[in-house]
Amino acid sequence: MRTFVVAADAGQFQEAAADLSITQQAVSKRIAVLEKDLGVRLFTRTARGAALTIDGQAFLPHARELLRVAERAVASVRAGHRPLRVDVIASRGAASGLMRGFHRAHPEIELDVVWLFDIETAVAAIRSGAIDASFRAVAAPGRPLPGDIESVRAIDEPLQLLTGPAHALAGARSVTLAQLAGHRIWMPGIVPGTEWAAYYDDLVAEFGLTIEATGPNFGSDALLDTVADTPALATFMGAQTRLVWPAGHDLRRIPVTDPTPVYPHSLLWRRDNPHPALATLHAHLAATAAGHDDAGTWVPHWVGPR
Amino acid sequence: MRTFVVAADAGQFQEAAADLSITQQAVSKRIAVLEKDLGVRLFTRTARGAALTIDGQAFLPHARELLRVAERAVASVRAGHRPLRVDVIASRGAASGLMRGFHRAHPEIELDVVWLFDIETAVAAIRSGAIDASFRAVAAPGRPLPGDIESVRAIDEPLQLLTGPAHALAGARSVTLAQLAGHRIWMPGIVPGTEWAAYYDDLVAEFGLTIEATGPNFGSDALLDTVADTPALATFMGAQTRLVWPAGHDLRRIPVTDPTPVYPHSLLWRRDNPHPALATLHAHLAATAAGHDDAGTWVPHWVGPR
DNA sequence: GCTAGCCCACAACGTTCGGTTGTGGCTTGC
DNA sequence: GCAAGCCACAACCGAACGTTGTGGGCTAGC
Repeated sequence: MRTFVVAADAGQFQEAAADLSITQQAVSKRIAVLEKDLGVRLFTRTARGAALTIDGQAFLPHARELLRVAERAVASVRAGHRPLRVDVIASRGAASGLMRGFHRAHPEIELDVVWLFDIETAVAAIRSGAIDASFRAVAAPGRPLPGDIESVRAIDEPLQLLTGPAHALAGARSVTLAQLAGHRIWMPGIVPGTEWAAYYDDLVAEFGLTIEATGPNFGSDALLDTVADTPALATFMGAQTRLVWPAGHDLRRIPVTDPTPVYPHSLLWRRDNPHPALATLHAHLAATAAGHDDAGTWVPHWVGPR
Repeated sequence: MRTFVVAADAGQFQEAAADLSITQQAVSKRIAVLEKDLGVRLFTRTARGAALTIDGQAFLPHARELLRVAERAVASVRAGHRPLRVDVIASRGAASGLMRGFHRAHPEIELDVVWLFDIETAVAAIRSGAIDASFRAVAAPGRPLPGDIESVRAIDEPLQLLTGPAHALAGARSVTLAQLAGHRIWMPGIVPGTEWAAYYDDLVAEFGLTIEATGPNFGSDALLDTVADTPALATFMGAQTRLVWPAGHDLRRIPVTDPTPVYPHSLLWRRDNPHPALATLHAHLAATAAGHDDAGTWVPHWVGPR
């Protein structure tokens, strides 16, 4: 591909060969192989060089794009000045939406979003420099953050109840936490020992809920399918979580009140991380932070004040 | 790259090898080479398979994107169902802007824009099926379109005068064609025999202008640079042409009146071209066509009625 | 109209790359 | 403790891809 682009720019194979530090014959061969693979002629050979055919013209921007993408791919793992690497707890949740907004506001900042197991892994990765920041609920009690890690409350995501159409609460405009006692709430995939498990443990303990984490986690598609079809099951879902709605299903999102359980995403980063985009991310957070009203909401006691 | 993506999805090299119909050892080798080239570890090898490292997680979406781009590149020259291929006369002119609008309105339609020499080439390419449509001024007198080619007036692009700040007309809010007689208008790159040359020939003959096509065409950057710095030179430029403004220059776009010369872009296509997106393009043209007012405008006599 | 210059394609050849088979080490689970 | 599963290393072999050498075809200039 690179040979094709260089040859197209040069207008002749000879110059392209010089640019690539190979022989003209090698360029000729590479182009011939590419043409054979594609099944079309890309250049018309003349005595003065090689001009693009119409197919070649159509192909050229795609080839350039491929080189750009390849370069970005390499840059994403380059030591030193690589894209800002941020860990988010759920790929479709509020933190992920915030990063989308950040990307829209600063499209020039290269960004990679990864998705680590839990806050322990995230903190280790932040300390090692493998990632630059993380959106997480801060560590559970007895596990304070190391001194070189800073954190700030970033987004609070209210939880909603997600039910199928036949669920007893399907018609409710909102439900209280007290009303949920006795109903089965199914959240497969919760792994004990993680900070998100600790969040739901506290929620269960404080309001007497029944959360079942049993069964293997087959992904959100399977979860939604099951919830939609099972009248006795409901699940919790972040209000800002973008669902991929299963086709043909009728799912209900019901706000939870008195209080509203809120999942607290803090931004974590290492104090001496020199990545320039980190400051931009902080500025973006400050700029987009809505006025917070903690009245009527619940977070675990181990989450620090704002 | 494909091996990396397949292995990441499979979670182990063995299964990836089966998917790719190669041996596990080959997968191991390919990944090892990729890791060596990138200088980072992409997988952590365990007894149960291979899990992505953080670098691998960051790299994965880029790798997927690369495969997508590669597939689109191949599709762009695939015989049969390839993207709609449209020829536009200037890469930044009105027709090009229209295609951008079409792409925004129908992002699902794959599109390739090419850029042929003149209408003769374009008609030949349309007849051969190499391209699907072309935005062109219809053929000059004595050169009717072949019977299998249809055309419809699509966009009229008014010409404006482009001058530097020191030009005699730089301060004018508008100029008439009669006022331009005696001024030097420089349009390098006009090639005799093309339909666009015929347009300017007629314009010169009818209004007694002085258009100089001398000198090699070093591209629009050089043209703008020269016009900006030379008080005695001006040039014509389509009103809807998106310029890449040279840094530090002060260029003026001055409307031309009495009459306003208008470059007529017709859409040309082959009657029996079966490409489904062609109908969508027609519909888009009809939907976006503004009400036309031909009063006070000029086009060559050989351009048919609307 | 011939020739010199330029550019690309074809052929022959050697190295390198990338696949295979064979094997061993490590972890996990019964 | 052993069997099963998975990955890495080594040896080997063929294909791929580079090189050098050469020829054909178009163009420009005398």
